[in-house]
This record gives sequence, C-alpha cells and structure tokens, in this order.
Amino acid sequence: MTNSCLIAKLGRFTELSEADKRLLAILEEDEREYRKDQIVRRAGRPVEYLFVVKSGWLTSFSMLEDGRRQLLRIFYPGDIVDLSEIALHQAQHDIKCVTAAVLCPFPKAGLEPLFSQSPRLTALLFSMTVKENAALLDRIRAIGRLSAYERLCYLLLEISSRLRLTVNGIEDGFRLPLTQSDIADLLGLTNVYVSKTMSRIERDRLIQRQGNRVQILDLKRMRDVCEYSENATIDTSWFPLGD
Amino acid sequence: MTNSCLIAKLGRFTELSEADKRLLAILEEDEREYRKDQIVRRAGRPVEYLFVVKSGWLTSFSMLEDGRRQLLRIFYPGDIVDLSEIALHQAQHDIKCVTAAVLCPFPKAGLEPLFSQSPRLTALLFSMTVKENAALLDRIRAIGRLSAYERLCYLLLEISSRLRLTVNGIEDGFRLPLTQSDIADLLGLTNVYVSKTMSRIERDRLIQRQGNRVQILDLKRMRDVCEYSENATIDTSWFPLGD
DNA sequence: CGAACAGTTGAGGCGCGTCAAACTTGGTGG
DNA sequence: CCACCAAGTTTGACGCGCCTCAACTGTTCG
Repeated sequence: MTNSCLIAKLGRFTELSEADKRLLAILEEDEREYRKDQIVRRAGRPVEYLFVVKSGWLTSFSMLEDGRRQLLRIFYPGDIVDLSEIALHQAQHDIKCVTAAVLCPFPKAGLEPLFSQSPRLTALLFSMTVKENAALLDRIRAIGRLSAYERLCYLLLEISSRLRLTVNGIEDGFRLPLTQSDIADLLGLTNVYVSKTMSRIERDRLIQRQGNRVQILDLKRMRDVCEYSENATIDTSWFPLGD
Repeated sequence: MTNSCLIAKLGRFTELSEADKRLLAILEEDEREYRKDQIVRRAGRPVEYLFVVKSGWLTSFSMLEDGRRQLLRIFYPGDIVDLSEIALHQAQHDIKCVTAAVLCPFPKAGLEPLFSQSPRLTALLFSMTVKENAALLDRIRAIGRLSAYERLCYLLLEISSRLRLTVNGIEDGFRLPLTQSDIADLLGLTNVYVSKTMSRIERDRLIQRQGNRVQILDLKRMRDVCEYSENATIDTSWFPLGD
C-alpha cells in the first residue's frame, strides 16, 4: 500500500482518508508482468478485468481492415486500464504494451465498494475520467487543425505534462519509448513525416534528442507554437465530504 | 418532471427509481431560452453553472489565434452541458447554440446530492461520461486515419445514432442544422471539400438530401465504408443496487 | 427587391503521403 | 569485446488528397 501507484497519482489532486487509501490498495493486490509488445486485451472481448498500471507504458489503438492504425491513448503508471471501457459490454480497442510493464488486474466488480462506500473517491475517479476527456478533446483539436509541426510540439508537451504527475524532475529530459511510427499513429501522420518534422523542431532549438531521450529546451515557445496550455489541477470544491 | 429530457435519456439505459427521478428533476427546474448562434459560455470563464439541454443543438469548439476552428462536441436534448468541465476550474472551450435552444441551468453543486445520495445515478452519470469518451475516441480515429469521404459517412452515422436516443423514427431522414463549415470544423476539413464530398456520397446513393434534411439510404454500406459500429447499450451489471 | 448567408463548382497549389534506399542503434550470441 | 542482425530512423524523389481562392448560384428574410 505504501508504494501504490494509484494512491500516488490520485493523492496529487486531493487529500485521501485512510479508508479511501485502503479501498484503493485492494485494487493493486494482484500483480502480473507483461513483455514489451504483449497484447493485454483484444477488441471485441468482454471486459472482465481492469488493470492498474504499476510500471511501463501501454497504448490502446484501433486497426482498420487495410492496415491503417490509430493510437488512441497512452497509459502511464498510476492509470487504470481501461476505466473507459467499464461502461461497455465489449472492449472497443486493442491494448498492448509499449514497454515491458507490470499490471495489477482486478475484476470490474472491484470498483463497486468504491462507488458505494466513498462518494469522495467516486467523485475523484469521475474527475479523472473527465480530465482524460479534456485531453482527448485537445488531441482532436491537434489532429483536426494543427500542422504536423504543431502537432508534434503539442504531443511532446502533453506527454511531459502527464509524466510530471508521477515522475519527478523531467526538466533534464525524459525517455520516450514510442517509435516514430507510434507517434505518427497517435497524430494522424506517417513515420517518415514525423522523422522529418522532428528534425526541424530540433533544428529550431525547441527540443534536443539523443537516443530516445527528449529534452524540451524552450517550453514557452513550444506552447506558443501549438497554443497548448496544460491545466494540471482539478476543481474539488464540489466533492462530497470525506467520511 | 414528466417531460424531463434527462430522465427520458437516462431511462433508456437503466431502470430509475422514483427517488432517482426526483433527484434528476431538480436539475431541470429552471429554464432559459437561447437564440441561434448565442454564446452560452466563453473559454476561460469559471464553470459555475451546468445546463441540461431541453431542446436545440449546441456545440463546443476551440479557436486558434489565426482563426482556425475545431468543433469538439455536439450537445443534443437530454445532454448535460458540459459535464466534462465539472472537474476543471475554468471552461476550456467556447459553447454556442447551433439552433435556438432551451437550457436548464443549475449550479455545479447541484450534482452533489446526486453523488452523495444515489450511487446508482452516480454510476450512470459515470457511464454516460465514459460513453462520451468512447465517442471521442471514434472521432480521433476518424480524423486521424479516415479519408474525407469516410469521415463524412462516419459523422452522419454518429449523428443518426445519437438522435435515435431521444428521437423516434429517423428512418425517413433527419434534420441536420449544421452548416457545411460546421461539419468541416468537426472533421478537420474545409467547407468546400465537404460540399464536394457530400455530393459524391449522394451520387453514390448512400444518402439523399433535400434542404438540410438527410436520409441514409444504405446503412450497411455506410458502415462498411468507415468501419464504424455503434454500440448503444451500456453494461449496468457492475452498478450498485438502487436504494 | 436586395442583402446576407449557405452551398456549389472549377482552377491551381501545397503539405503530407508513398516508395525506396541508406544509415544508425541496440540487443544478442559467439 | 566484437560481429551481426533486426528494428528504427533518416533522406530524397515524386505523387495525390485536400486546401485556397474565387466566382457563381440558390435561399431566406427583412
């Protein structure tokens, strides 16, 4: 319980009571290791288990018959995979590991005590979903209306902002385990054009790369390029009181 | 309460107790009329009120400094505008009326009794948010990886599927109050190309148009074109029991 | 009747895709 | 510790889908 990823992430947004922490810790009792590229769940299968991400990056994606692929979401440590499918009978998307990962599976019904015993945790989970929602809207804006150059700046900002929730000190850069094909499929581009555009961004001294490490050199200019402002905090004023 | 839009929509997914219905009806006590094109809320403003849509279509959108615009969401009768902003301090997007509309404003805190008194309604609202989330993922796939022709087929299917939730008998077509510029801004295209592509879709006898009414002629082929399958039902098996 | 707005149509251009061939990197086994 | 291979990245030539600009055609409503 002391090293629960969920508690670590959720605790950033609001004070958690001991009871709440216990409810969350139950979700991480089990633990399973996954290899890089391993499929965690296939689209069309019933959603029986959800997973807390303990370590590693995962992604959900959608394939078209002719091979086109769209990456939909990245899951980081502290996320619940896939909270968004809980309301559906069948999984809509494939989910696979971008890196080796450790996941904590729990049955869908495992959320029930949380909903019935802690209105405050419920509101928090609700807020997390809503926040994710806001992130999806940002991506729609990016894919729909930004140029490739702008989209890449946006993605790097989004990733670094998300990493800041669970990782400390990324000012000197962070490891980016996504391939350029992954990045292309996240943003509606091709790997070739991602490569060319990343080089331009680096030449413009907005970022610096070595291997798969990326460092953002000029945060302000990056933000201006894609008109992206992250808002990390959530409004907890409407939350029911803790018990 | 008898003509509550919320109850009408939510009741399609699960049985509502009388107590639940009362909780929902409170949200629609107030009522206000809006003109076509009227701004309901500006980005950057604090989110104090949410709205139940009683009639009309609204949209949320994001503007870039140079005038580019991305429509993010369409709100139909029975929706809550903008449930997704509840977790944030400031509104992220502008919201305006596509048609004349009647909205029921209620303060953000108005949801509190619902969260604290009815775990079942909470789970339902949560599911609605999650379902909306799934719809956003579909749009990301469409904008990121589908051609203009495929995107338009997708959008028409999505709209007709959403309308089926509150309107009966759209088999003989439905009114589409969006301009082609709106449609373009929803899908990351331009009004000119939407016009040309819509004509192609009509020439291919997938749809038929007159004025702003649209009728889908060949549902199966439409679905095949964009590989889109709607899933209307939600899984309520994990819901806490009603009181 | 005319202004304002939405839709249509055509000509030409550009951003990003496609294809293909080098080059770099990191992991693996001898 | 080096040699090797597979996977990922880079680079260049060329093409296409969608954009831009612009003129024209309804259509609605004072």
